[in-house]
Amino acid sequence: MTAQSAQKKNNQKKAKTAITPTREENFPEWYQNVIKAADMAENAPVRGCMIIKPYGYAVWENFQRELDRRIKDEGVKNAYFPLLIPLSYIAKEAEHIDGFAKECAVVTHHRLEAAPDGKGLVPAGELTEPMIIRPTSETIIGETIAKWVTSYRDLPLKLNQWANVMRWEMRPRLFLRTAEFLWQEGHNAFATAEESNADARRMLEVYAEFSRNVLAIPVIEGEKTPEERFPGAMATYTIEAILQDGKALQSGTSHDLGQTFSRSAGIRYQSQDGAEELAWTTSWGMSSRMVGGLIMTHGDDDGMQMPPKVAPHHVVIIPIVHDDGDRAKILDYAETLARRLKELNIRVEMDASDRKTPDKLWGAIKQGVPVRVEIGRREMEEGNVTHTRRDIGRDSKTTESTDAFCNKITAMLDGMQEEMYQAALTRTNAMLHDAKSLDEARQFFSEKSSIGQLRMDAAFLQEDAFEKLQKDFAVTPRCLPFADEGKKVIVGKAY
RNA sequence: CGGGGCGUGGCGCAGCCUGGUAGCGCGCUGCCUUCGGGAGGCAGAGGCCGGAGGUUCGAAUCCUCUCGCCCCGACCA
Repeated sequence: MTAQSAQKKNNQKKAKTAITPTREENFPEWYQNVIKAADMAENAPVRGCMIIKPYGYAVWENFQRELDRRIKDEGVKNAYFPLLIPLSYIAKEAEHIDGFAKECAVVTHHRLEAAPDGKGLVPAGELTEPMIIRPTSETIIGETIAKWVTSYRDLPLKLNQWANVMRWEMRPRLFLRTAEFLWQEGHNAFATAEESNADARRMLEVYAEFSRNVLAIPVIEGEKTPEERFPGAMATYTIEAILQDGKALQSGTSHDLGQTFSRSAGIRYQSQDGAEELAWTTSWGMSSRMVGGLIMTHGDDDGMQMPPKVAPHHVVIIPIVHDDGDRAKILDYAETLARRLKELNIRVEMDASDRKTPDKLWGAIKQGVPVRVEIGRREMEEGNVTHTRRDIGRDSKTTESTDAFCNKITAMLDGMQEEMYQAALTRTNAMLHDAKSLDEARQFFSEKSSIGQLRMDAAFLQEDAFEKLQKDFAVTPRCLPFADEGKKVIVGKAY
């Protein structure tokens, strides 16, 4: 090989990526840079809190719309409960408070006064009872619905709220783990244990379907081990995603709370035969961390790739103007296309800014817009559009008639959605390995090149050597997959 | 809260070891040529070097203390 060809090969190897470092070079840094490049969020002045920028929030709004519809289809009604919870409420359930105490933000004052030394303000007006900022709302919703439920006729009661919650986190990361995050929390109450358990399982199904079909994120459905359970729950069900770096992400959870919260909050009802009974409750939630899961599942070295169903824009139209005489006509042609697409329920963004064309193109790539459309004089004169798919790139660049494009765009987006899911599923499956013994597991986790999760016999959970495995390699049991009927456990690193 | 790394214009960095009052790339502003996968020229704007003390004639640079960020753990959605 000549020096020249060696040089050329080297250049090819280091093909310029829109995001540096690449995923392979430094995954955590890549993740943060994708968020920055896509203009989705940034850190807030308060550690652990984030500012969700319009493009990132638009993803959340699409997420909300799709999930909210599914929740309502289950017969759940939305409501809103307060941010502040009396300390006495949360203190009632010992196991629950034990689980959350360390991460509760506490409000102790209700007034600010000038500091004695004249510099700044200090808290004054101490509250007779401190309040906590909700880390979750089981207690206040339990206390409230205890007043609403008196008869078996009041059950089932199904409530959901879209809210922010706060958990004082040690190690925050944008979207994946923030002190304040956005979520929905559902709280259902039933007359029987069978109903509450079936409900917890049912809501997990809703989450799994939503993850796969809307977010294009493959998930494993299963049950948490007792150690990993929600504080106070009888059973915690989870969907786990395996991200591109092989770590697992608990993506949605559903808890069968049994009578734990009914007992502490006094959710009692009179049954048909006149006896006083305690209700059985569930709770279930999915949060803004999924936006992080979305990035870590679909992003590549050129930035974000949005699954069409949550993409803020399905199509970005980039008018290309070489000569000012054409400008008005080209923009007009582009606007006409935009209107046509909007009539097809396509979310269209027109980029008529005066940025340079390559900057517009790369901006759209980094934001992960599924389809880029370029409109210049050639398209205008021939009644065409030129379009490129984000997931395939320049090889998909096609010029065809506007009619042909409008006829296929919906199917094209649906196809992209499906292909993104299949690609993610292939990766996920490749990262799930079987281990036949704890020794084999130790071997796997000690190799630096090993990425992914291990599936092993659930009986290993009882062995002392398993605890050592967890400690030595910072891995945890993620779940006992339903598919294996509780006989297997998935173990690995997690976010 | 432990272990490691880092704080220098909007972003990424050099300068620090061997003190002399700040530089590079990208971005930004203006003009011209450009524009279909990251264009070029010329002219500009922008930083009391995270903060507070100290040493010194003089500190981005040396010392002490602080604050913040990132990574790896413990905790967790």
